[in-house]
Order: sequence, then structure tokens, then C-alpha cells
Amino acid sequence: MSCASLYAPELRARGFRMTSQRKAILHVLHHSGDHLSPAEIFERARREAPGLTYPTVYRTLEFLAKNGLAMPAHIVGKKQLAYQIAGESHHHLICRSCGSSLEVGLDALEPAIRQLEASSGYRFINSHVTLLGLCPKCQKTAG
Amino acid sequence: MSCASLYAPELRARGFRMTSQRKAILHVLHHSGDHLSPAEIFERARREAPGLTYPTVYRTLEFLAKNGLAMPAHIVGKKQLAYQIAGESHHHLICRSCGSSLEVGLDALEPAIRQLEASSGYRFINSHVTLLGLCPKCQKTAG
DNA sequence: TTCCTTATTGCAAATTTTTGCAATAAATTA
DNA sequence: TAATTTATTGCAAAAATTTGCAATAAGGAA
Ligand SMILES: [Mn+2]
Ligand SMILES: [Mn+2]
Ligand SMILES: [Zn+2]
Ligand SMILES: [Zn+2]
Repeated sequence: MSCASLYAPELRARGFRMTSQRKAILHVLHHSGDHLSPAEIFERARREAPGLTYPTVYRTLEFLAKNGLAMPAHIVGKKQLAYQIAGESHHHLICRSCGSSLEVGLDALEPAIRQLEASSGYRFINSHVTLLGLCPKCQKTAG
Repeated sequence: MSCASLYAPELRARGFRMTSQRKAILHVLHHSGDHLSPAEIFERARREAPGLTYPTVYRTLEFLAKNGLAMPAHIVGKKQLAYQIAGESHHHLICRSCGSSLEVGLDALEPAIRQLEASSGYRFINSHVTLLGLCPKCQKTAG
């Protein structure tokens, strides 16, 4: 619950408001740390924010992503777009054949991303890249 | 139309079938080259495959992605997941604030990706990375 | 060509996600 | 604290996406 006060100043500084619904959702994301689907987030967050509705969950997640507080990710296997609290950034390797996935640290892509920042002018903080490929097993099985 | 015969052997070799629906959808993706939404693909492909339905479009796009013939991508602004024919691979830079986007060549991330292949055992062909960040304009406006 | 096998499709219904708009409540000001 | 502004929410309905299952048709065998 108090973890929401961590994010409130940042939101207010940008002219946004810290509502009970946003507190609840941030609380869920913050303490889970994992990737959660909108449905999972709805179920957990409604405990703290009883009147919570689905439209609010979807709008809030999009809002948090747009403001860099949450990261959207496609997790193969789960059909739904999942969200995760921003913070310890990392990337995902997913096998497009069997769905097996691997999480890798920033280091792997960091140098290339820094270089992209320099050449493009864009800045990527907390980037959350998903690479689709073939795992070792599936490389042998087929192609 | 004849472009589908380009993909047929690959599918048959894996035990799949080349249907009129798949031909039509591959045709659309192949000749557009651009990212298309399921709705756009449905509208265009139904011209060649009259009885085409939405469930088939969705299932086919997922099928093509899984088999490396099409690449899914989240295009900011458009809410829907878009698909593009596999081939000339590239990456996307998207501003999470204003939605402006930039397409960059493989070179940018290529070295890092090759290194990831070596360390993880995964192989990434036709990778299609979307980096979410802040464009130069939006960096000044806020943060 | 005709006959099989079964991968793939269409249909109908369920589920998920988005949208418009009036009601609500967070933050600022007096 | 009370009043004011407007960002945000809930509700109801629309739109997009997924699913189960029986009917269809692609590809191989005879
Ligand atoms: Mn992640
Ligand atoms: Mn692309
Ligand atoms: Zn695999
Ligand atoms: Zn921007």
C-alpha cells in the first residue's frame, strides 16, 4: 500500500492524479514483480479497490506503460498482453515453435541499445525486448 | 497469386497444407510488405478467397508467425497487433509518449543478437524488435 | 481418377478489449 | 474547510479476438 506513495509524486508532477485504483494496481504489480495478465491484475487489485472495473484496469495499464511505470510484454503461451512493473530491466528470448522462454539481463543488448540512442536521438530506458527465435531443441527437430 | 507457390513447398515439407485462404493471406502480406492489421488483411484477402472468415484470418496469422513466414508487431497508434511478411528484417523505435516511430536496419542490433545466439543457443532469424522509448522532442517536453 | 486420412475451415457462441458519456473524486485555490 | 476544476472512473454497449465442434477439402495412396 505504501509502495504507491513511491509513484505518486512522479504522477502529480506531470499533472496526473493518484487514485485508489491506480494505487491498487501499482501495488499488485510492484509486489508481484512478475508478468501479469489484465485478468490476473483485475482479480488481485479489486481486493484493495472493491469497485474496480475492467475498463479501468485496461486504461490504467496502458497509462502506466505510456508513462514508463509498467512494461507490456507478449508472453507466448498466454494469449493476453502481460504487464510488469518497471524497474529491474531485462529481455526475453522466446521459441516461436515450442514457446519455451529465457530471460536475459540487460548486458546482452546494452551496448547495441546505447549505440542506437546515439544514432537515433531516441532514449530507451527500461526497454523490454522480446526476441522470437528457435530454441536449441527445435532447431534439431525441424528448422 | 503465384507468390503463394513460393511458400507452399516449405509448408508441405512440414506436413501442413497450402489452402486457398493461406494463399490469399500470404498474397496480401507479400505484396503489401507493410504492417497490416487483421481487419485490413481480412478485407483485402477476401477478394481472392470469398468465403474467408475472421477466425481463419486470426488462426492463419498466428500460424504464419509460428512458422516464421510472418512477423507480428505492435504498432503504437494502432491498437491491434499487426502482421508483416517475413523477409527484409528490420527493427522499430517507438516513442511511448507521442507514438512517433522510426524503422532501423538490422545492423543496429545485429552484433548483439549474434552474441546472444552464441551464449543462449537460440537462433534469431528475421527478428523484429520493437524498442519503446522517448523521441528527441518528447525528451525536452517532459521526461 | 477415386478413395482415404486428417489438417483446416466456417459457424455460432464465448471471451476479451475498447469506447462514449455522464457521474465521481483528486488536487488546487480561496 | 468549502468551492472549483477537470482528470478519472463506472456503466452499458460495441468491437475485437478466441474457442468448440461438425463439415470441408488438401495431399497422398491405391
Ligand atoms: Mn519481462
Ligand atoms: Mn516491422
Ligand atoms: Zn523450442
Ligand atoms: Zn515522442
